[in-house]
Amino acid sequence: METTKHMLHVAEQEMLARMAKALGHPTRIEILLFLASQNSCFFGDIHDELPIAKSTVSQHLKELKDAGLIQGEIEAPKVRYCIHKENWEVARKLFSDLFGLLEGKEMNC
Amino acid sequence: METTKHMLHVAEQEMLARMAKALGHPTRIEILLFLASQNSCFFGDIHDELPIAKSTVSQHLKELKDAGLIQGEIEAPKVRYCIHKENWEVARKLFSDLFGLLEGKEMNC
DNA sequence: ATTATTGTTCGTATTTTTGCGAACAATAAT
DNA sequence: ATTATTGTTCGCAAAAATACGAACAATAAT
Repeated sequence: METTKHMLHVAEQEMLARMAKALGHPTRIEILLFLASQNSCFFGDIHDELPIAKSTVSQHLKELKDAGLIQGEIEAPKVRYCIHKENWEVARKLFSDLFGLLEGKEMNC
Repeated sequence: METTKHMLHVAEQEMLARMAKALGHPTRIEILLFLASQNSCFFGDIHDELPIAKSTVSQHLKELKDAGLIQGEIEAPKVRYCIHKENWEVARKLFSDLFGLLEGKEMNC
């Protein structure tokens, strides 16, 4: 029996959907791009970049954190956020696997 | 001036968010994986794979189509769906660029 | 012409998401 | 002790997403 290269299991499919969902908002994409460009930064820095209420920023950060894409640590009285490097790699692989599925395939439409 | 490798413009950020949002549901991930494994198939085949009402399947397909990830053509009285290869490559690149942002970067947290 | 097959669209209900300001909590500074 | 700074959480409202069955449209088959 020949195993396929990708074979996304159900748990992986769900994590993929979970992460994709977190990425599915322009503001959150913007936050991630900003974090990636900064390595790390405080909540206030992120808030300053965005034209929305701080409570809303906090919510978006919470979603990204719950999806595992970022992490935040208290550095009182501030909070330092940054991309969660390990999970970032996990995400990278999941999306790479997904979009690699058509690698060298013939589509008849 | 040195341009960065990635530099996701606003329009690209929005497309990325749009596509990610479409990917952000387990059922739609399942549909895409199925389509990728089949090259193409009819609506009924997709519906048979899923434990949900056909109207719901139709909705999910519409979202994937609106996001540009799949295409559907009438082959009366059936409808043949398949992954939209060009846009699939676009998506592949967008996600690859996003997750490649940390390439060789030092994170201080 | 009727009937069967195949999907989409409509109407509706429920849940989730998004966004805001106010209130709150925790620490730092005075 | 008070006050200032920094973010989170709460409560609410509006919008969007999810899901279903019924009704519909379009073609195929009889």
